[in-house]
Amino acid sequence: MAKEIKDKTELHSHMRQLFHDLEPFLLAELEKESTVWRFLEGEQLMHPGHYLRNMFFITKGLVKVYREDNDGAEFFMYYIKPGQACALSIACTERNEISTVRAVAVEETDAIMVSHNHMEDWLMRYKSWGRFVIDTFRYRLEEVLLAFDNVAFRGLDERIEFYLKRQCRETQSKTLTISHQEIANDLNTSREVVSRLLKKLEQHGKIIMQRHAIEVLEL
Amino acid sequence: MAKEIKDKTELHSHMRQLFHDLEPFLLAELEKESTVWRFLEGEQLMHPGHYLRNMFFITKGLVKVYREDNDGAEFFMYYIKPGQACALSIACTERNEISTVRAVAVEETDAIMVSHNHMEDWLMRYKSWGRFVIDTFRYRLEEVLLAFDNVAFRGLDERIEFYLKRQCRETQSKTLTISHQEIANDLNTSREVVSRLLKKLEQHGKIIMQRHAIEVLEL
DNA sequence: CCTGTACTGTGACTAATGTCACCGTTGCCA
DNA sequence: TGGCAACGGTGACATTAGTCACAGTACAGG
Repeated sequence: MAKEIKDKTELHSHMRQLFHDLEPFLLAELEKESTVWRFLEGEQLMHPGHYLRNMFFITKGLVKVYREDNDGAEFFMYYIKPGQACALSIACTERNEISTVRAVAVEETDAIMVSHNHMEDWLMRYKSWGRFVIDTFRYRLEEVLLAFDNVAFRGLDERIEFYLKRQCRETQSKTLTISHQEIANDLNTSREVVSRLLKKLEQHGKIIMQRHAIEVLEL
Repeated sequence: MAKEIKDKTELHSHMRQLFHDLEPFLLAELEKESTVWRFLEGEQLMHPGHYLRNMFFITKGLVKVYREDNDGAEFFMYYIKPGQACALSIACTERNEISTVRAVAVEETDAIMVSHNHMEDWLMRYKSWGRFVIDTFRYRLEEVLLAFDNVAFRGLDERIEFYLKRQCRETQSKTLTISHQEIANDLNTSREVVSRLLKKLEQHGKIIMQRHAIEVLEL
């Protein structure tokens, strides 16, 4: 399970870099009043039904957020990156509600936890905090809308292209080490279909397939 | 086009009913500092590319919010009802961004417009305002996620059922006066498909079809 | 009463996607 | 080194959804 990190020296330097929009006094309070937890690869920060007590944002690592339906099918929606907060964690802590998504660390991730009380308190004392909260919501709302667009308006072929491009962006690389099965899981479809459509992309000269890897040519 | 309503006496009584969670001082400021606009049936409150100067919420009427893609296809997402604000209008005014959705009044609607400056100012002066803003985001995020669920996890047949149930809820009635074409537009599909699936629902005893109307039996 | 228009029904066809069965390859490790 | 597990390829088939063509019905307005 995730471990609490007591030593906040590393945190201190990260914070100054990532949250330069926040007032210095707020940053100081943030460092003092929050707790930091380290999640290992594969550990969950939230899951459906999870009762949230704290809002969080991450300073290190990468988190994948999934939407699930009742039958266990899941759909990847977006990443949370260092410097970003989880809008749904703010939403849930505000009214003591349970999570409706799953958030999984895809690499070692440090998350700062802030209690509901501080969240509200800072809203009235720091202008930059209000902006940060609203920006967080705005950004995630747009991301969910983009995810909506994909399933509502585009076919699987386009969605796979979109997915590959995003992976390239996130990993800063044109060669993705990912299996067809993983792609199928993230897009809530089957491996066979992914294989077929990837082959089409290869025939169109957009990618080159290797075992356990996909080289993306055309961004 | 929409008309500004200068006489705020009607507004006054509506506000006290709808926004009982807001502090009295805030309500007073809200009435003083905002402008009220009346939109007739079919008029648009926002549309893609629209540069938003004010956040708004509505005190009377009903607004339908659509997501569109580049080819003009559109997809109904949710309603804004009296007492509710538009999360996307808050998001856009915060950073002076353009709208990415279309919002249409489906009946005569009164909307209160609040400038970006007041929005931020009140955040620091009224606790209830912060709650209201966050609640607005939380509610809409959930609604968009529900819309996402529908297209991501359910077939058209289930989505039509969901759609009919929602219409019943909104209109407080079990007999919907709506054409197949309208349903098809809202769900981004074609009339023929809607007709076929409605017939299936009728055969399953869930609805009774009349000309220009659908009677929903099973909620 | 005639006519145009909106609404609805239906069959035939196509495209996209999901599912099943089965096979070959690769690489790990007991 | 033999076998197992994960990965990837492929054909056959079913289902779902979109498209086209056309026909019938109700209704409003001239």
